[in-house]
Amino acid sequence: MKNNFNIEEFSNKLVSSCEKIQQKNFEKNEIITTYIVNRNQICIVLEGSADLIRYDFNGNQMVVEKFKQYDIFGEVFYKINTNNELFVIAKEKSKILIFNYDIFEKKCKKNCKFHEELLIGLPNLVISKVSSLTLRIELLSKKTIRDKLISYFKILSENSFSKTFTLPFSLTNLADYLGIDRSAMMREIKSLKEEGFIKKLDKNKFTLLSQ
Amino acid sequence: MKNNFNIEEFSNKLVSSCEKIQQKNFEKNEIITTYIVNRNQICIVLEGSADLIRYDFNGNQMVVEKFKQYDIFGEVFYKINTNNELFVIAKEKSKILIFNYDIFEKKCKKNCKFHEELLIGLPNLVISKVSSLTLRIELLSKKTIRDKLISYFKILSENSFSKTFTLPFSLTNLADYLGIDRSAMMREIKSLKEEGFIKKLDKNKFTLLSQ
DNA sequence: GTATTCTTGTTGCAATTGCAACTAATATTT
DNA sequence: AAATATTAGTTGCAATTGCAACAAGAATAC
Repeated sequence: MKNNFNIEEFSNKLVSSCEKIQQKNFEKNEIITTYIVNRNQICIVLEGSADLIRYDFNGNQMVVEKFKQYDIFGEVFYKINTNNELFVIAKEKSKILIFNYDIFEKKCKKNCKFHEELLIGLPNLVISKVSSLTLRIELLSKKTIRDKLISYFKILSENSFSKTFTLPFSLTNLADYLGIDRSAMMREIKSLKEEGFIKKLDKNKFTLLSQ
Repeated sequence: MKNNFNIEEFSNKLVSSCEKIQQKNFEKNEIITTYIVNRNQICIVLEGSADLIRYDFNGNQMVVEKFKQYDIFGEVFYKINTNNELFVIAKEKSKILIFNYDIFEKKCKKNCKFHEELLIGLPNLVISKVSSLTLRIELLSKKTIRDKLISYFKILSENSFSKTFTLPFSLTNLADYLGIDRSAMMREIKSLKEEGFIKKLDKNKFTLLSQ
């Protein structure tokens, strides 16, 4: 990216001194926020991870989205008319930056550097979000489990500049990410191994064999 | 949204007078842009529509994303390592706003109102994009065709505040949007009709029957 | 350091789905 | 106004997939 904003540096640098930007810690399983009331809230995961959970009319819950470090979320990004209740739950001890959409318009009283730097950094975070959502859509659109796996493995391989790569999550989460049944996925991974497309080096470390 | 920027008014108001923001017209099937070279380009569809097409190694093409009026796109939003060639093609006579990511940082010489208003309006456009991508991911994640259809129909119904709604595109495009085979989808729509879940009023006009 | 939870791995079976291959009906171009 | 392209609608069939139900290993919590 063009500008030299770095979320990592930014989050290490200081505890928010801005009156418009909160920095909160959450324990595992604590509710970080809900998407029930519209308060134009935006959050950034500085440390830890969280799940966006939907409780539907029957009371069953499902994970709608998973947020990891430096992911941005909030009901601002989820303008979907639905009567379901949505909660964001910390999956582990987490540190979250919470602020309101209006920081785009209103400067804070102190006109602080924290506020200013966040504004500079936000576009990149949102752009990254769009990019990863788009990637996931492409993968979810593939018709077969094999296609999804191979396409995703290729991307991981290209991103790591190597035929060997490590999954960013567990195999169980991979199945959720690709929207497929875990056991069916395991079966397909087995076939891919047997047919010589991939080699499994470790629990979630693979090598793509070209052909 | 909080601020009162309105892309519709904005696009009608004036032809871009800003040296940093181009406004171009394209004929059907013309190439609007490519995602091959990184030039931090951002585009907005003011009129018309366009498809993001991928040409893979075998030469077959597939539609990765579809853009309609007021959608925002550009290679900035597609930081995915892949060797494939990506083109955006006008699907009809279209008017497109084209500018560079650096308008966030650099003001133009004239310090013009066009530039300034665009900057105010951009966040909302991107947020809408995130929202619609997230919705599509939720739908694509559903395991069965029936689930995808019912979930989408419910959203359309809730958005139009009525049990009766019109699809924003053809049935063929609906199948693509939901990542399913069109004939299988038609079969499922037929079952939904027979089982009394929906009523088909017209080519792409349905009523959700509650139960 | 034991218990509990989470993850991986596997399989049979039934259900769902994609594919191919059509026809008919609309739209769009020329 | 005719020709071409796009969309809707169907169906048989084979292949893929989800589901259920396990067992065993690994990681985490207490």
